[in-house]
Amino acid sequence: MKTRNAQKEKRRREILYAALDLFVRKGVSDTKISDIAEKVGMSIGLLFNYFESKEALYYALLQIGLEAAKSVSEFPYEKPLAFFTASAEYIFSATVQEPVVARIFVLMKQAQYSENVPEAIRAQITHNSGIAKAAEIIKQGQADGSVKSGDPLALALAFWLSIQSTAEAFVLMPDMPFPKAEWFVDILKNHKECSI
Amino acid sequence: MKTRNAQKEKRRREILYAALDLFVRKGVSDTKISDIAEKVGMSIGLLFNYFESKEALYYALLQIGLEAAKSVSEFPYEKPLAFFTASAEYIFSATVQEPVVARIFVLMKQAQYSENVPEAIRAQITHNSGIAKAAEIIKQGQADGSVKSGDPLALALAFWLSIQSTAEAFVLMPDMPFPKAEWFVDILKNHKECSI
DNA sequence: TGCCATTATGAATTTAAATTCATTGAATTG
DNA sequence: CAATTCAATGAATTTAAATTCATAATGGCA
Repeated sequence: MKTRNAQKEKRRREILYAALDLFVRKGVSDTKISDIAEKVGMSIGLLFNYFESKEALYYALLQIGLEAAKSVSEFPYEKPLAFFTASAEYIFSATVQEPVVARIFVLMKQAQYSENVPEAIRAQITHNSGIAKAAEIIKQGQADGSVKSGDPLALALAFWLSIQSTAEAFVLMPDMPFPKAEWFVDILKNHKECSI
Repeated sequence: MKTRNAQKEKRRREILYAALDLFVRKGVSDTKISDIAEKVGMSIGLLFNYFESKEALYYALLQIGLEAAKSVSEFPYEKPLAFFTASAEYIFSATVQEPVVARIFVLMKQAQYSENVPEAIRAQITHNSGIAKAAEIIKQGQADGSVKSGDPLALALAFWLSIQSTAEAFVLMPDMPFPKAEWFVDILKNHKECSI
């Protein structure tokens, strides 16, 4: 009895992982249920014993992503720039070392902009993307002179979009040479007093 | 007679623009022929007098994108960093001022990674994305000390991915505060001699 | 004006993928 | 070891979207 439940859980996870890989690589709409079933090695019909629809399977993944993001979003930091360095390094190391983390990250990014995802979910993703918090920290950095001047929200976006797109690219082209996290922090850093 | 041909060309272009907007915003697969027809204000059937299939319409757009990219890719420049500043500024100003340019840019980026696009087309896109050329210029910059050290290809990717994702974000969220082109050049710039 | 050729329509057909279901096989329990 | 429940299959059904087609309206022109 215990065995059966455990087995079921395991199978469920296999489906989630297979779908995640395909969704991220081909897109949700271009992924057929039969693709997922084949990848897991199970019949099409059985897949519907685990998830009542393709949509439900997709939302289950988004839910996992939301949980994961919640637990991540709190980095303690001393100085403003250290926060961004730590964030970038955390995301990049997870991206390279944990394919699943990278894929979830990409899935969330894609969902955030997709008109097919309910607004409520998209809002949650946007909310705990931490852009607003980043903008706050940038303001602190501008006050103490460590961050360059400019619209804090625009700076936050520039930084996050760059990090996100790098992670996304890596998921799609795992052979690419990987950029260094600190390069992206230079987007924010105040280089005023430099001459070159 | 002349009138008719001109009219036909105009209609064709209307379809292309409508499809471009939808493809970029919702994705190709999630865009229905009926969405496009409705947006243009034409019956579904008539659309097939202009393009023999949804795929053909999509490829026509990619062709336009390839042409456009060819004409852009040559920026004259003095110093390595000036090349990147000019490129970023050109792309950003086009993005903000010419919605069509921005959308084509995003369409090409999406196609580049899509497994549904024939490899031959994807290779062309990758080819004239100019990443290889960028890496060359970065090497020059490293030689003269203006660009930081690190894998030139990784630096080129970091820069282009950041620029691309910013343009893409703007297409999807036109209200976002727009980052400054020069911020992204700081990804490449050698800041070694700075103390802050 | 009456005649083609072209533009236009939208209902009918085709196609492809999602979902259901009748049936079989395997494991668990009394 | 039968009985029962759950896992598993894949063919049949449903659904949604792409594509075709019979038919009507329109515009240029002899």
